[in-house]
Amino acid sequence: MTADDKTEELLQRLREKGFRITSQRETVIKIFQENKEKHMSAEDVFEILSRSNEAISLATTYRTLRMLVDMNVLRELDFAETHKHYELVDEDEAPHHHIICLDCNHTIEFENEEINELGRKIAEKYNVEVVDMQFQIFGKCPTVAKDDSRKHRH
Amino acid sequence: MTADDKTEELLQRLREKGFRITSQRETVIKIFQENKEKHMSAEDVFEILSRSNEAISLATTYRTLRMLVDMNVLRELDFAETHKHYELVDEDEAPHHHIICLDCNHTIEFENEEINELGRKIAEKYNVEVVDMQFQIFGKCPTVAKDDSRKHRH
DNA sequence: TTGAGTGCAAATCCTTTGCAGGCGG
DNA sequence: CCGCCTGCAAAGGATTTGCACTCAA
Repeated sequence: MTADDKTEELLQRLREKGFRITSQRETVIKIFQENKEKHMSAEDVFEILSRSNEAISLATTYRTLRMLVDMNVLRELDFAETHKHYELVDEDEAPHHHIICLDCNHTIEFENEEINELGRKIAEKYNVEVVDMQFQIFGKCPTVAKDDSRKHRH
Repeated sequence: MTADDKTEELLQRLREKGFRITSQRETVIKIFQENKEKHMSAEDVFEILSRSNEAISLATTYRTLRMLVDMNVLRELDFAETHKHYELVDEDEAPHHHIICLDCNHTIEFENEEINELGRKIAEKYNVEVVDMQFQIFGKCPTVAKDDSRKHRH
């Protein structure tokens, strides 16, 4: 499926739920599809929009992100910072997890089916219906800790 | 070791690092020891203090929490809410993890050495020195979802 | 046409900070 | 007595909200 098909599919999902398709919503969804590997904050998204000629207000950025999280189009991530991060939900993929470097805030994404399976078993044991699972490893990425010039790049 | 011994041990640790032992700091540490199983927010701690006759300011509450986190006396927890939660670090114990009910905000604590071991291996693979690991399962706790009167009690 | 969506600014929530006075070591 | 800690109030960052206007359906 092409990126455009995927965008159309997501827009269709919003339509079915009775949401209107505005250029703002379309643009936000496209930004996430063009930045699949990133974990953007609301401010990040707003800045990308501001630099383009599709600028939308910060308030609408926040409203759109919230709506997309509720629609399960985006996943909200907590990296022990003061703001949240967002990433596209890929329903074909298993949940993935993150290593967060406390020195440079760089994140490494990883998948591990054993962890997912353990999580599902534990939830089952406690009779909890799983909505999302997030395994975060907070640590120090040695390269960065020793070389400040690499900060925020990696 | 009694709770008092433990308090004394923690205070001693602060002393060694050159921090002064004030009644405010002593009280905050005691509150966490009397609420080992809870995951209190700054506001929670402040309220407990306000109801007692050991009231301290909200600013000092925040300053004390930050200091205790830096000292590794407390662990900061992210439950996908707007505020943070805190719990006592027990260095004799393996890291534990949480199930968070999205309906009632109730949290279930669990330990799972397999998960800890997997986390350590993954960190090693990426050459990351682990500072903390948190596995969160977000879901719906069925009992609560069906019976509002149980909210926040369980 | 009409009400959901938007932009703007103000408000809110949580947390941090500047400063003057207080108290632990 | 020195300088770290505190309380207070003000500031700060992230996010939400009220309101009047706009535009998708």
